Amino acid sequence: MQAKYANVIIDIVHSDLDKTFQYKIPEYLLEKIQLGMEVVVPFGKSNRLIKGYVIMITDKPEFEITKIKEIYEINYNSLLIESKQIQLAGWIKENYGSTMIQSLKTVIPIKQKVKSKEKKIVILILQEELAKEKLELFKNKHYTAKARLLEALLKDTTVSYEVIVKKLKIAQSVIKSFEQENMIRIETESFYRNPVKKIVKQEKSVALNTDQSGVVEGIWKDYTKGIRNTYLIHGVTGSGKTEVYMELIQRVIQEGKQAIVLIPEISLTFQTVTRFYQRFGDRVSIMNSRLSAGEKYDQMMRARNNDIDIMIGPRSALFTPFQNLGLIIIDEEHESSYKSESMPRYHARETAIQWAKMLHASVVLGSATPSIDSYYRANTGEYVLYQLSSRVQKRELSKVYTIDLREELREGNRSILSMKLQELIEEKLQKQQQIMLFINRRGFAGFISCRSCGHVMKCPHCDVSLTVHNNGQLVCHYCGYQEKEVSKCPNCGSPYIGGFKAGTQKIESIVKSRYPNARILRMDMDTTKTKEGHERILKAFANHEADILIGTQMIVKGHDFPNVTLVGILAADLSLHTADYRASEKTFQLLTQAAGRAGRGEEKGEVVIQTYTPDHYSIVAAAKQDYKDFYQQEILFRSLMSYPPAANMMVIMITSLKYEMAQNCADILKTEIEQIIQEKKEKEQSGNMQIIQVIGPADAVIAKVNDRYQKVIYIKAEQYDELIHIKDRLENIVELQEQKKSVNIQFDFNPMNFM
DNA sequence: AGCACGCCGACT
DNA sequence: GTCGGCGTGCTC
Repeated sequence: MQAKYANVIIDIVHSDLDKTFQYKIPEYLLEKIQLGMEVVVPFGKSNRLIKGYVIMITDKPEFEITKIKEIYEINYNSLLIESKQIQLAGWIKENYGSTMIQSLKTVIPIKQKVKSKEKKIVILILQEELAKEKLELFKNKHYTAKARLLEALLKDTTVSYEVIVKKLKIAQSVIKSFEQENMIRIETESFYRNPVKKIVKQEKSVALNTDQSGVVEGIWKDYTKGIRNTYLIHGVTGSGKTEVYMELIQRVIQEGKQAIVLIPEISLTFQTVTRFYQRFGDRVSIMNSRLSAGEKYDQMMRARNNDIDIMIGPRSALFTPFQNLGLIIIDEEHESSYKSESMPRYHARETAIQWAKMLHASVVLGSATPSIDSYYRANTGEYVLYQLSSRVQKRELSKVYTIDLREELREGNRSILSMKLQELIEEKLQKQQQIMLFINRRGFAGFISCRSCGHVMKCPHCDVSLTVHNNGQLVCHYCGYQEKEVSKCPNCGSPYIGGFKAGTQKIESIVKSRYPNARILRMDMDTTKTKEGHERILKAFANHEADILIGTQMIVKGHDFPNVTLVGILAADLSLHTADYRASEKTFQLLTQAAGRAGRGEEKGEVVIQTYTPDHYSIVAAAKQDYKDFYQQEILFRSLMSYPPAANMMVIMITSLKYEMAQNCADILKTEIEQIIQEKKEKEQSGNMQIIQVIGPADAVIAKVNDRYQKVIYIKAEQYDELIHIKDRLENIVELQEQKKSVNIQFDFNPMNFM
């Protein structure tokens, strides 16, 4: 038997997570040691014994073998949350392809170097006269550092540790000697800041309707029986999912457990949060991107110390270290922001389910337009499905008009606004009601092209179309590259070069000239760049400071505007023709959500969907607001093409500064993958052979980002495990490659956005 | 974070 | 010479 080694991380919170230390596992512990366990190891020259956590078990020593010490002992009682978190990090690493360090950094909150909200302070406890005597003594003995410190302490009996170390330039050894002589006391003062203040808990229990309480009781029956499961609530807009969540949370808390609520960052609005505060008071905490790293850490620690019971936040809030987690809720479960776009590329839904399994908790997913993945799993019995089909206030569904833009053109209307839409806008303006115009800008951003040779102005670094801005500059939305607008085609010299179609700015100016008296607000990347821009625009619109709101995706999520009676979707197809197997799903979701924005008040809403493909099933189903119809057609397409959830998919992205390098590496990987599949075939006999498809290598959709060339290989397989197996094998091979420094390889499982 | 090592000034 | 403060760098 080969010797085994454990990579140990010393005192998680304090040290840099990048540093792991390797220890030999003594033979008698080989059977017992597990990932995440707390161990005691000898450390430093004096071999003082300190606590650490096992983050990896391996048989290759990565350090000079003679210098590796042995693990002293295992602490079996430590079933601390940290050890579970390390196990979860291990799972993430294995299932999404990343390094252990990267996974750990996502899972475990790291204390920041800049401890903004936690302060160590030094207090003088020696009597003043005695201290003055000592000061004289130090001065006589030329103990300059000691004298400096004591002088400072005499002036101000409490001084922060940071000031002493940084400004007075005093070593820790001096402070320690002071402490040993009982001259000073060191205290750590940690005060957490509560991001939302002064909200009074109002003991108001909402009466649930029969639909809602049916869901609650169903889930609760399982819970009290000790059954933990994953539940999907398919609830139409306005069916009151939040009340269901809150009731479940209430009950879980009464059992002495805690709950995590995940919401997409964009819908983390003041209104949502307020509702939770009103019901649960200061036992709730929120996380959002506006909190600094230190503040986020504070919130995590409040959870660990049992100061709170509920954490609300985006994807990363999943890793709140509650001691006794009972329930994880994922609202708007279909949102693509639940999938991380950086390493490790984990999906919060899948990770939440794994985490819940490890901690014996339940997961509740909710959406008006569930992801095809989740609905599929609910149909196969992996999740338990609940429907909330009646609207709480019994409002009628909006009236939807589908407009064929090709016909409009045939009738001579070249405007971006169809006749019907123009007519309705006028009507609503007269009635003093509000209008939302929605443009899906994805893959289409007012680019410049030559009408003579077809040349498109592109970013020289990123290979994406440049966008025209009002200031006459062409801008790259990926890297920020800018150049002056051209008057002649750089390719053929033709003067017929110019803007093609329009982004939000263009539409704004069209609408402005068409309806000069209407007050217009625009919401897109540009206008929401500032910190509070997003919230400010929505607030202004809610207060009826504008009649028309023009915007991209971000206007259709969350937010209720009771006075909006008309929603115009200017070009529904734009998201339909992207190189992405989820294009139809995304289109359906966007259209349904956009349509759901109309008629949230007294008056019935109207929706105009403008499209070049009125017969496409995602548009037809969205117009009918019929989720099941859409699902049935879409799942057919997915199974036919072996796309998730019918199968699983792994993307390997290879990037390099040199095109040949990327190309070369991609070819090597492809050959390797084919060999792995071949081996598999031979081993498994023809009987129950799984089909594994390899596509590529090809240039990525965006072939070049920041001067790095990108190559992709797609692999489809029925079983996720097969893909993991291939990934593991490839990782081993990449380790051995010489050129690995100049080529970067990343894996992405069941990707959300195609690169 | 904490310990030891080694430099250097001060006192014997 | 030697004692001891003070800063630096390393810990598998």
